[in-house]
Amino acid sequence: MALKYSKQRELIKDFLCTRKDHPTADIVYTNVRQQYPNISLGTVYRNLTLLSDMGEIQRLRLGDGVDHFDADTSPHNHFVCRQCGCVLDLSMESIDHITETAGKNFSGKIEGHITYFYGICENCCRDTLS
Amino acid sequence: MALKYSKQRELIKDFLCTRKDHPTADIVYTNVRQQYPNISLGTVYRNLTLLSDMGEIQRLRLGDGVDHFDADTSPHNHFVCRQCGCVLDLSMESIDHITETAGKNFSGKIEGHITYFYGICENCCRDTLS
DNA sequence: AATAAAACAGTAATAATTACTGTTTTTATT
DNA sequence: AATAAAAACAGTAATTATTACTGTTTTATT
Repeated sequence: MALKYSKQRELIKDFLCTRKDHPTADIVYTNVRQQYPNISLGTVYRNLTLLSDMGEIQRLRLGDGVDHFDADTSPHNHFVCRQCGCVLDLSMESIDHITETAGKNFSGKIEGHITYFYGICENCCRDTLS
Repeated sequence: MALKYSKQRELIKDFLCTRKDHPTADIVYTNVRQQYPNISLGTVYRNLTLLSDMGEIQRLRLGDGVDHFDADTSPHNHFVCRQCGCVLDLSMESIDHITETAGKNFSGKIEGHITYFYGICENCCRDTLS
């Protein structure tokens, strides 16, 4: 049960900290493999799950069928571009009041919400014009 | 290109209209098969996609790795029970103003949001007490 | 009735993820 | 420092949801 150190886990966490684009397990795998060539994909999945269970990283399910991971665990919202699929952090005021809105006519216990926004990112807006 | 009638599609739509629990493709398949024993799973998937592309039904991605389907296409929000996994409709005031909130400091174009709420449903609340 | 398009059943393929197995690493204890 | 148990690993196999393919059947139009 007790956690033991592993170089692989450290490299996974370190890599994730350098990125703001919310990479998938596979992208973590191909990148960490540059520094540590025989790391296995299973190890990447296991450690991403472990790190997110410990609350050191965040797992994002954005409806595209692939899990994304984020080293930034502070509360913030995400935007997904409908065109290029990129995932961006949004800097916006909290919308957590919607949890209360939802609870008004509900008999169970609402604990929270999952929200993400979609649309066209700045780059894709530009590309469409030209 | 033109749509042609199919008994299978009719049965899928009809079944979905009888249900308020947001079934998955597999549940649609096993149920419709009671009335139409040799319908194939591929047909169910194809028609669910077709119906949702036409806007006759709604596809829900709730982060549990399986798509759910809803014959109710009117705008409403969903609740997912963390314990039993059930999916319920919420009757609540609109929260679509969060799209504007998100757009305030954002350079791209925000078109909408995907939101669902999670917690413990009424039934599971009761079960936990006893 | 003839025909072209669409849909079908059944099966194979894909993609993301998890599970399994025998080996290696870590860490606490002698 | 040597030992030993627990944890983690690499590599592979299995699982699950979904999509793609193929030859046949159904629909709807001439």
